[in-house]
Amino acid sequence: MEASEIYKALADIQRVRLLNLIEASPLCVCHLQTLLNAPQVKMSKQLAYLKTLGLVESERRGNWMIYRMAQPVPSLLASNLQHLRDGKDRTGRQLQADTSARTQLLKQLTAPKSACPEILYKALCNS
Amino acid sequence: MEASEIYKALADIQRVRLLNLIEASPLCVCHLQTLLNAPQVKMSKQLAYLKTLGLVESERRGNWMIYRMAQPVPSLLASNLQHLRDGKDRTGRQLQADTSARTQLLKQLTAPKSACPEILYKALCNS
DNA sequence: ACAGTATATTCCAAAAACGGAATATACTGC
DNA sequence: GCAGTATATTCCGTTTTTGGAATATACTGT
Repeated sequence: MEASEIYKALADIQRVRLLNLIEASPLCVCHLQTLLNAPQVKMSKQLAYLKTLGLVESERRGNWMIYRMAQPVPSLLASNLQHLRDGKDRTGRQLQADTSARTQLLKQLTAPKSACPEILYKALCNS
Repeated sequence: MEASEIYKALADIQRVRLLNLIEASPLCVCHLQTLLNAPQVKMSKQLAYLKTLGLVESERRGNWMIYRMAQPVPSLLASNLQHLRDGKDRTGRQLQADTSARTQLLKQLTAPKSACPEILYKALCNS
């Protein structure tokens, strides 16, 4: 894993947001799409890009693709995400807002009509 | 200064080496060229790129252009350079070797025939 | 088999980054 | 002014990245 690959991944605010969200716990594409309010194609392509860099992995569960960080997370990546989250600039606030929104979203998954049930996440956290 | 600009700068090993060298103290292009063993055009262009990103500044002294870090150095940039220097991987070893070579080179500047005299650096350090 | 949902891929064009060769600019010393 | 040195810029082709539209794939439920 070359450092430059990690920096390429971080050189785009949307990818930073994706990595920040996925790092906390695996997420499926539909939720990433909702949280970033981005078109499906773009989401799919950026995730594919992160995958070619070897930073994330995906696993299909039924209709849904769950993305997670590839293990081990390079320390360079983890420390940068941490630094960005701790920032008081626009990026920092964005990442903090994303994290809150993600928590909110996962709470709502207990609702019966949720499209992508939390069962998936629970199963993944235990596997 | 957007975080993504800093990551763009870091997404190339040669630019990382340039920033690592310049961070320690200002250097003129001819020395950067020697230390990185890179063609003049490439050096000039990458320095220009770093300049458009606002990460470095240049100052002419006679025939020579002295490059230095723009102040203040963003903490995101400084901490990444530190992290990379401390690494035991190829990048880390490269940066350490560059730093040693830079020290050696600056020592030789006391020699009478040096093309880009250390007087420039001393003057800059005091200004 | 069929309709629907979630996600990926292909096709296309635009923009950005990259690198080399040649040339231009800015300066020095004579 | 002229020759030489250090550095920057321009020209040009190649590669990478980016993004949208359309289409394809993989799966589910009936």
